[in-house]
Amino acid sequence: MIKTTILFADDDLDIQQSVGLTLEAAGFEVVFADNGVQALEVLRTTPIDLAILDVIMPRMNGLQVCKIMRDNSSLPILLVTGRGREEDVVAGIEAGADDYVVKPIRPREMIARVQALLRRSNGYKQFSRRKLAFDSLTLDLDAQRVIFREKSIPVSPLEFQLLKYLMQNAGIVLSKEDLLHNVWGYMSTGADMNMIEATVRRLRKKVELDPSQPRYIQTVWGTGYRFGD
Amino acid sequence: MIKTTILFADDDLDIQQSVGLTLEAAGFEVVFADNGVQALEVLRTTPIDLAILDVIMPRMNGLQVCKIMRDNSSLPILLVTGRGREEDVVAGIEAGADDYVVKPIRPREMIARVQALLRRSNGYKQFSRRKLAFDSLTLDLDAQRVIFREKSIPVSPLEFQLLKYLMQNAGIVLSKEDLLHNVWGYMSTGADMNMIEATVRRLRKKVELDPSQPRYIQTVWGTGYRFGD
DNA sequence: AGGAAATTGTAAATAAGTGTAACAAGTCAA
DNA sequence: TTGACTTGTTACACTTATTTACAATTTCCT
Repeated sequence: MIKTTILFADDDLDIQQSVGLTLEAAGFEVVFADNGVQALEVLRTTPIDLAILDVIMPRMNGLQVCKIMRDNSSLPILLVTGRGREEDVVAGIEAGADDYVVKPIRPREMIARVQALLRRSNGYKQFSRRKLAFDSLTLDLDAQRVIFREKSIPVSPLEFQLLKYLMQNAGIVLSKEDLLHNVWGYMSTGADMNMIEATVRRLRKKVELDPSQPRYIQTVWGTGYRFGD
Repeated sequence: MIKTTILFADDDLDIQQSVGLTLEAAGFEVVFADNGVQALEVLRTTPIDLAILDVIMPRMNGLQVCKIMRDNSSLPILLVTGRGREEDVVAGIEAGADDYVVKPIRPREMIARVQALLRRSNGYKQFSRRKLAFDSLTLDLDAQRVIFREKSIPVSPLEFQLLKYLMQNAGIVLSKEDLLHNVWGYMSTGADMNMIEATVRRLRKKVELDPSQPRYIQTVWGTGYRFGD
């Protein structure tokens, strides 16, 4: 696993030291800068994933660095300062910062905020392409489609919901009442049971090689259905 | 222009009133909830762009709402609370929140933080991709042009917006409500749904080799559309 | 400002999905 | 093995979504 690199720019060497240790303890690679110009230099020459900038720095302040970076980059930026007046915070964020924390720095809060920024700027990739797979049958939840033996199979919305629910509970038996409640969304009335069977049949026709010898959607006599073995 | 919709959940009606006015003055559409359960209900039924949740609420607290949302959504979430101890902030962010502010709420800071979150969650698309390309279809975002098989295709502004949004979310299904909210910019009224169909059709006529067998803009019956194969 | 052309919204027509019913086939227990 | 019961199959009617065609609106040019 490659480490995430953070630039920490602050002219106070004691703070550099302590915050640096905190960040490293949390598993980050840390690069330091003592002033604004140096910070820009580092940002130009090193691949940085996130920048923490003190507002008050020699040569060029954090706000200016932030603005310059924002002209051509979407790098996550966290501003730090001793000044916590509302207009300071607003000015910082309007300069393009993603977050603004007031000194004294609280280590665990800082780490948490850094991680929040990182997961946001990484675009919540964990949400893209959620999939359910079993054997040669794959359900792509975001694309809402079923892939069976490398081929995309068109299924209706209801069929998709049913298959999804079955696959989410693979291996365990689901009663008719359960399916009715969780897929159709209403309580059992007894007469509607056949509609489940009809839908199961339509689904089997599409995703089973031999619908009368189902490999995926199995009948559990007297109870309901089970996905898989 | 499309208004951004914010959910503001707080059980204190005075705060609802004052923060609501602030947000509206900043040009946002605001939807309210008095408790956690109601907040989840709104989030399920209304297209919301960002949620501001009070931590202390009846029925279900903000942290719980936040965690539940994070199971299947990357919605930007800002937590608000009276408690500002470090462990409270850390707990909030670890529950999946993007930012955490302590009461009393400072209006301009709140607006600034909301805007920072929105520009981040919109992905700074201007930096990452000035062009969107897929196969022999390219979208030039600066020139507002569509290039299909080396040739420039004239598309209407609405068609361009739609194609852009589809391509930015290539591979995942976008519901009608989602498209209506993000491309047209207003809430679903049911009757307006087929204007999406109409626009899709016009777009297909232009960028698909065989509009009845679309390669790019695919229909997901009962749900919406998906870009890509 | 007036008219033509392009764009967008609306309504009717078409297609697809779902629920119901009637019957066939399979399963279990006496 | 038979009878009661559960499940599978098929066809059809009904509902809902999507496409198509048309009308209204807006935009652009002279």
